[in-house]
Amino acid sequence: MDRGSDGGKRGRVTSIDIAHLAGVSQATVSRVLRGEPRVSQATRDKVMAAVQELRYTVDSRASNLRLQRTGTLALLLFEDPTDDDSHINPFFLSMLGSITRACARAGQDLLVSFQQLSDDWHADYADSRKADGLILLGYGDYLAYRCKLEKLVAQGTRFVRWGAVLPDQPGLSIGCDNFQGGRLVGGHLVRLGRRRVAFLGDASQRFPEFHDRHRGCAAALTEAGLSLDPQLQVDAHSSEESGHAAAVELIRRGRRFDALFAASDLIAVGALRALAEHGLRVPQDVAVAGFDDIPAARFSHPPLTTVAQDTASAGAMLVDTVMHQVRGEPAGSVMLPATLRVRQSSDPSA
Amino acid sequence: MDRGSDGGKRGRVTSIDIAHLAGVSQATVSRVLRGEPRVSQATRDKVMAAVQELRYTVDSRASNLRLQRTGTLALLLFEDPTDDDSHINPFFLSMLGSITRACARAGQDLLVSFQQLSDDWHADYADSRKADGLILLGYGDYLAYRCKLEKLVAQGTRFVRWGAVLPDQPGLSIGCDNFQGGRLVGGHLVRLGRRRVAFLGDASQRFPEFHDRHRGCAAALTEAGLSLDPQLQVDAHSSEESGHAAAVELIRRGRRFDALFAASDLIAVGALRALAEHGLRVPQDVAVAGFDDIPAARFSHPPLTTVAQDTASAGAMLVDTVMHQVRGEPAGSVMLPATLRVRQSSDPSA
DNA sequence: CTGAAAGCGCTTACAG
DNA sequence: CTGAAAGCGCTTACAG
Repeated sequence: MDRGSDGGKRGRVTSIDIAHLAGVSQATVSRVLRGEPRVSQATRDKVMAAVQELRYTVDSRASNLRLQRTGTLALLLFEDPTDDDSHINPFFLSMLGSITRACARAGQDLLVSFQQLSDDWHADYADSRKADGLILLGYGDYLAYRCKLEKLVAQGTRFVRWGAVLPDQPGLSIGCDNFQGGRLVGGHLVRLGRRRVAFLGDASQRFPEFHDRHRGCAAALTEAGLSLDPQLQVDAHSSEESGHAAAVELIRRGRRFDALFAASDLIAVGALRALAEHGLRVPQDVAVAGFDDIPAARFSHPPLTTVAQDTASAGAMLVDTVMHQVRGEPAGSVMLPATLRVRQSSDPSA
Repeated sequence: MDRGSDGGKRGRVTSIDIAHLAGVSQATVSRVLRGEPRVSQATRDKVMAAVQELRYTVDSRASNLRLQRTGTLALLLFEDPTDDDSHINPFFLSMLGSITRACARAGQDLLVSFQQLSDDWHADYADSRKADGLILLGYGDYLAYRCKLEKLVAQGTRFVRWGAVLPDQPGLSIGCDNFQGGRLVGGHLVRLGRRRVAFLGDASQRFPEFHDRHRGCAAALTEAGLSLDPQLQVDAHSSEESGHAAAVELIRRGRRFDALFAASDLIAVGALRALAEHGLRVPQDVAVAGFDDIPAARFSHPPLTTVAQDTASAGAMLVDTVMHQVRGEPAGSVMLPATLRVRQSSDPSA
């Protein structure tokens, strides 16, 4: 094969080449490619023919540099430092798919990066102008990164966060209606005749999502004249190991319980293992429910009752929300509905 | 808060601002930032002080434009069109984490995109010069995309693929030693006294990874004077549903089997469900093994014996390999070792 | 309707 | 050791 169309040099065809071939100025090439209306049809045709012939496509870096924007969004996935490097919460990974697709639809590139809670997010992305806006994803100690959010706001960074929608938070959030989700679980357990519901997860303000799920569940119990026994609550963060440890601690306390609501599926899956090890049958002895509907929830034994968040719309909403901010349009926080998915860990007839 | 340091405008501080503040030319600012040796220490200090004060960071788009490169790598995740939109193979997601980290270490940005097998990968990324190199990730019909790989090679695109390392393939691959992995499983099953091993997965040349795993398992059996019964092989692609259907088909055939090797964990998890539905006990009646060691493998019932691929080094190798190509350095395909992880689906004492 | 020219923020020969 | 200048590939007032 001889030099051929590529001439040995990489990515070489520019708007100037097109201009030469079409016999117009480079400016005109740019105009037809951008779709400016006041270009004659004849010129337009000539240019497009040349574009086809040379398989030209505009260099988005140059275009963006000129336009003073980046044309890309950055997704910062941050995690608890306690988590193992290789074990990203599967829920976030499914969000990633949805966000990627939404970006493609919006004509934005997506830069993905895994952050430590300790990093300086703004410096990394906005300052070096690699992205017009940030999408923040991850559970973590809210108190610890709230100040980061405030800093981002103060710096004028455009961003949106996936997580609990709180009244006084800095910046915008898209999140699942965790309270409603918790309430669905609570109502479900009550309807099954369960009376003593344990809760696994840090229900403090530091984890607003868990906090809301806990509150929702408590509300459902209260409506039924019951209540969540604080003795049946054990802290856990979102991992299988932590869930296992929490369930072991719960059993150790020796207080009776006939249902267990785990703040996340990962916690639930760990709890399931602990219950089995202690000879407790699910759902006969203990009905179990989680939250997130990760893929593994369908494969656990027994399949896990859980609350599904609408990840498909979540991705689209996140991208829309940052883009609105980037374009200076008004935007607000949004709460997405949660859906109960009943499986055999709570209801044998499911 | 008044205009303060940001002046209301976004990302405004440039090397010119630094030059003014430091009392040098803009060229000099660039020099110290790039670490050119022949700049006096005094100048260097002045510039760095200004950089600190204005919290300046170089605009990588402009830098890259000037340097005729992009400073970013693109990860193309492609999937079987048959797969549901939202269910990305968890194995690839764990690779994503590893690749992201490797990119960060290499100072490269990572553009992530989910592709259909039908898209024109080169046009999307290399032509529009959004990336210096491509990382291809995904199982799919090898025959269907082999021609795409050839096209990429012909176009001079730098890329590396995760997958089977084949002798005559276009371009470079990093992959797990699937043959060895299959052999480890085969040897393990033989040692457990299993004689009639079923295989779930498309073992044709169209899926080289599965093909090699199948061959490896067959080799181990042959060494023990046994063989893989073709009647006990059922096609399946990598999903829980497909694995379930394949196992049902296997059982329907009515041919005895005491072990089952699934070409991937997703298939294995589906098979586990089918076996349970048909009253077959694991591992007593059937020992089961998968491949990939996805997170769900630890949570399945019983926990799944499987083959772990070294995803951590895989990410680094993939990034290193494209970067070598980008810099015009020699690079080759690499096969990574596979590790057997014995769990209770094959060995109750595990 | 179209061209010549300036400029987005950098890097690097070319002089000195 | 450092500055003035050209240029990476675009977009868009400004003229005509």
